[in-house]
Amino acid sequence: MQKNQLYKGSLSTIVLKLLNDKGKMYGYQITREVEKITTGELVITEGALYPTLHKLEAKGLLSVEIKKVNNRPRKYYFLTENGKKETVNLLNEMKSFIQNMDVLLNPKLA
Amino acid sequence: MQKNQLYKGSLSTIVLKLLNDKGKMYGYQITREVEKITTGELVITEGALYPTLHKLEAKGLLSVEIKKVNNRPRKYYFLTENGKKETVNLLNEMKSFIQNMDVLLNPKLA
DNA sequence: CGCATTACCTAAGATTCTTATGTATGTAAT
DNA sequence: ATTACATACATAAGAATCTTAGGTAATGCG
Repeated sequence: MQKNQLYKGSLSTIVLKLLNDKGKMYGYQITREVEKITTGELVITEGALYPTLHKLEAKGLLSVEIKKVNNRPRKYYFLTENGKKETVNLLNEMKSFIQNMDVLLNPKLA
Repeated sequence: MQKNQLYKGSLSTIVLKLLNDKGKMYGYQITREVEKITTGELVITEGALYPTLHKLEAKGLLSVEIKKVNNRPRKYYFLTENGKKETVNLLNEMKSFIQNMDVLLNPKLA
């Protein structure tokens, strides 16, 4: 989702957390929201997002609700119960990752 | 380097930053040091590390110095000038990544 | 002597992403 | 009316990074 390889692996966490907070969103809306929140620093490509949404749905973490808006279908995604649990897990893993990066990259010069 | 996909993409940054601080290290030593610093939370596999060291060397970011210790060869790696510059860049990218994760995952509920 | 540790290495496969497309509708501008 | 951009979905080939599973070889300990 950028030239930056660091974002690799973080997309599911971002999507699940957004849905956790907003209730339900559709794919295109997620890309807009992430750009807005990060002031354009993180751009999620559709080639990354849609397969991820399908994967999360296949895993039973998301459910879908199709609505027709302006004569076009929108697929609204929302968390299942398992999705809510997994969101907590992934947020904890992210916290752990950032803490480990902190001790590695900002060592207390003993 | 774990079950956790989040670490994907961070290995080069970790290696360069370690070499930046310690001056020079050899591969096996890097794996020990990272485990020690993270109290065993992050284990760098050799299948990930050695190809990364070779890649960084091929890019001109690292140089090698082979020393024989206990009748066995050790390859000590150290930063080139370009390696020092790239370390700064990668640390800045990591900082930016963590900041973006912060605004995405810990929203100030407006 | 056998087994763990040290110390290097590679290769097949998995996962996640980029890049490049494709389809289709709505809307604003020329 | 046609061009162009935004909306909204989707897939597929290839790149990048890792895991898993090996391989080689010397040292050290019980």
